[in-house]
Amino acid sequence: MSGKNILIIEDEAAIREMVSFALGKAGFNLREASDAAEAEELMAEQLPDLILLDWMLPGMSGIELARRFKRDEYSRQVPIIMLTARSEEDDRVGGLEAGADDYVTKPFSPRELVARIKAVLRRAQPEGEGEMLEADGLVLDAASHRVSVEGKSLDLGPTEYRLLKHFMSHAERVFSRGQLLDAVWGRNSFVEERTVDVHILRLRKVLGLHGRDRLVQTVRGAGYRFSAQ
Amino acid sequence: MSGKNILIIEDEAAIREMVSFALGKAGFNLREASDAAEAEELMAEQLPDLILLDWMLPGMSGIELARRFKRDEYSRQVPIIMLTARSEEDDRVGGLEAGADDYVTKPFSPRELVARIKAVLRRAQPEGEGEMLEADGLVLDAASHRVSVEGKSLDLGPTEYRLLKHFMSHAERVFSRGQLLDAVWGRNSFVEERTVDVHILRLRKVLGLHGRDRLVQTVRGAGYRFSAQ
DNA sequence: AACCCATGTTACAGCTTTGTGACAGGCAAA
DNA sequence: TTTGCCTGTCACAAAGCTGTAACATGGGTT
Repeated sequence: MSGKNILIIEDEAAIREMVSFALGKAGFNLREASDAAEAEELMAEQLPDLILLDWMLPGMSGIELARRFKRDEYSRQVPIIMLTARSEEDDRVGGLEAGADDYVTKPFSPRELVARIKAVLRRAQPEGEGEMLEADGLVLDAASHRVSVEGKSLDLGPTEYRLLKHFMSHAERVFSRGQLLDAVWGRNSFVEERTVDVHILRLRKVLGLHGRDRLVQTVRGAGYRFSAQ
Repeated sequence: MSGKNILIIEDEAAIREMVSFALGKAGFNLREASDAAEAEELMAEQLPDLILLDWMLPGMSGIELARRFKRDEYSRQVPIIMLTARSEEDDRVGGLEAGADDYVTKPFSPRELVARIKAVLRRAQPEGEGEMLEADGLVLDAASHRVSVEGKSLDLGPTEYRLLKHFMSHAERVFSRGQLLDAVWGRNSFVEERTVDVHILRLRKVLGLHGRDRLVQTVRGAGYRFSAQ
């Protein structure tokens, strides 16, 4: 759990220092940015395992920055914890909407922050990187973002790809629509559960073109399951 | 998502009532305890799907109780949401450390509580390692929501599945129709007791296709029992 | 045997869940 | 800007499930 790379984007030096001290003691690796530009530079240099993002930043607001990160295919996988002042608490929904995975209210204790970070990292962990997944002749190569059957590659949209990847890395397991929303769309996306059905349909259509549509199964009253059976 | 069983452990009657009302309307099933002893009794009777636990309790503190639940092999899988007063906010870290999955600060709105509960329930699911039940060659895998005999999957409807799961996790025990309604249909369902008979029949039919119909036995005047004998 | 009552069975209308096609808006590439 | 892909939602269709009533069966009693 430790040794993880964390990026803090915060303009108040005092807070940066406090966090730096606390996280250092907890065994984390911290890089600091005081504004959006600096942050993007560091992001480009090396993707952190988690981002601590201040709500209010000079120039671009934290929420806007979060939205930008979550829009990008590469940086979207990095979990974000928003740092908000108590008076901004009511806006927290906006933060969650923008893609934040959690938020911490200032003033916060170092212990709380560390606990939150660990919790979020734990949740994010299961996403495997750069692996190869296979099931019934269907091959997913995470590194190249490609899925193929017998050498022929499938034409999947981004969401279908993520959905399939999630299914393939958790084969045999039933997921409710809500769980799929959490896992594939991200926590706190304000999307109708039925939207999942539609994407399941789209995914099945593509798989069907290669005779593999039965891989995605409906479990009535429970959700969906990916299985080679 | 509804029909879930929730246990609230809270000494203030006013809060219990408010929560009871809110959760009832959201389709949850609520049981109430006002102290630790009562809570443990209800826990022993039937494990809930989620626990709402007040921080301050007469006798044993909520945090201590949470720790106890999380220590027990049986009850550790149940997610806990702590209810804390604003003044106790600083201690929330302790709650998370004790094993709480989330916390809600009093005063809270019913909507927020319901949202939190749903979020935690969704999240909690994946944690529960695939529970496997077995009896006389009949295998039930909770993670994949699948029941099979000799590798062949049975085609069960949602209610049949839940009924069978309940039976298998309490083999040898006789349940009255009323108890089955409580456990499988939920405490506030308005369903005729004879409906149970019909579902027992349906379940038996499916089991019968695989030569296992004798597993569900009638105990005249008492109810039904699942037994490998 | 006649009867009572608990349980087994069947049929079905209504309801819930899921599948599907269409569509408007958003975003990015050209 | 235009074009083309992707997305999220709806509305409607299709499936599948559910609860009940009504009738059948069968064991146990008197």
